[in-house]
Amino acid sequence: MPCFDWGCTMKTYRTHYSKDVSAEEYNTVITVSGWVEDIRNLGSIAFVILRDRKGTSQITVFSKKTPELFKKLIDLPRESVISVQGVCKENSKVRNGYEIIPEELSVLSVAQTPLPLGVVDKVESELETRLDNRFIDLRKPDVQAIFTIRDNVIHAAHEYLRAQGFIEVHTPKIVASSSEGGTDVFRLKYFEKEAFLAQSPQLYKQSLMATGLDRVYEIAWYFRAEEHNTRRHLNESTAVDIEMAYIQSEEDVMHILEHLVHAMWRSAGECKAELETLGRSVAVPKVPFVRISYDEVITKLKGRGSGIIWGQDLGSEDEKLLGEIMKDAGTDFYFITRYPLASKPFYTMPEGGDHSRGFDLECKGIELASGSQRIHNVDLLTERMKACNLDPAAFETYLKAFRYGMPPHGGFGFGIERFLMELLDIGNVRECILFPRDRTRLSP
RNA sequence: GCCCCGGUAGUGUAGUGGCCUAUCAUGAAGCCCUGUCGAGGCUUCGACUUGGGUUCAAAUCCCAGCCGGGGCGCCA
Repeated sequence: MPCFDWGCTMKTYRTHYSKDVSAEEYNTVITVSGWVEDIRNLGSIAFVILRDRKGTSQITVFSKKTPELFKKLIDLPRESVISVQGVCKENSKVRNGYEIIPEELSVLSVAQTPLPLGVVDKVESELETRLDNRFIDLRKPDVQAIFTIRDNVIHAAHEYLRAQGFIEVHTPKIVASSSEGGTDVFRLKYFEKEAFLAQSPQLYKQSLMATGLDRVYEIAWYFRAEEHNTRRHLNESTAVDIEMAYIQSEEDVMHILEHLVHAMWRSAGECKAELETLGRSVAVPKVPFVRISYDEVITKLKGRGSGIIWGQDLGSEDEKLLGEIMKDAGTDFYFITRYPLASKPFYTMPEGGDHSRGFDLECKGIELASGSQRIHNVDLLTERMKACNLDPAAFETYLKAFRYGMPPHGGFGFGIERFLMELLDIGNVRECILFPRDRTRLSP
């Protein structure tokens, strides 16, 4: 099958991707383009492996029949970009069943040597080296597969949320109010004023609940100036954020979240070729996910010897232990509900005395998302701000949205890189984003 | 913010005071080879993070810097 319908007869660099050649094309002239992955020169016959987006094809060239083409091809440095037109011949000796006998060759770009990073070398490079040369690193099929899957799951998120009546919004990333709590923010100069990079769309998406849009989602970047150096933190990351109005309780929000995760997980499962490249399989989780209250969590953890006391946040060890407990109970995914009010942000709806309507979604001991029913009463909201040592005056533009009619609402934030890390069992979150920003990395 | 660890050719490594003119692989350059597919064979090239110090002698030990990794805290 030809790769694109160009709608005209113009000469093109590519009539087929390597994977799209089938018996139909045998003994016809095709054009392929891509990177020279390898050249195996046997003297008077040479095999050039050409890599494109979908795989590789073999170009077989003979020194006696086509001496000029032979010389031109075998002298190319690896990773040069070429376009080859030639006859596609069936050949069972070749892995994908065919080879191309070239008639015309255009050298589109000659690669410098040596490469800073081998694409198909027999030695693995360190993540540091790979990220420094990400454009080459991304030529590796397994690295590329992560981003194809990423594209698929994000697409699935859009589809699911739209089907549920959510509309996509884009809120400012340069913001005036300082921290909504929880994390350090990047400061920047905004003409004569001080501004910050958004740590989340929280305040804006809540404000939108006062508009009648009712259900909004945003898939965007956010920025956190934490000086951590771990394999699961980024200073610039992406998230799926939603906010929905007229909810009865946080249960409505959790319902959307679990179905969203389910839809994304399922769409990843459909990326068969990429999963095979990565050597992974994904087991689509069953919905609904298990709900376990914070109080039950504490009881269970204590029962397994943890020294945690009520009111504390779960540390890494406790989260891991809980992951094991839940796995023994037959589930990787679980909501921790009814968190202590004190450990959740100011906008979280209180429940009873010390509890809240805040929840986290965890997967195997890693926090994937957190959300809650929010406070929609402005007096309570102001009171909670003060209790969290925040100055209501600094949040006046946010509070204003609550004074003129604000329905009950809730939402969540869901980290995309963390999700991919869990989904594909990747050891370092930096692998899940094209150009990671971490404690020390600002380029590329 | 606290704590731990590391830095050797383009890439990845061996080397814990003298046997280092630094190992091996991969790579690059060149030659041989008509069916390779981790091709094979031969030749060549290429490195001790920086600055001090200890010592007869430092890749190796000490101090400082630079660069990096990871754990905790916090979080997505």
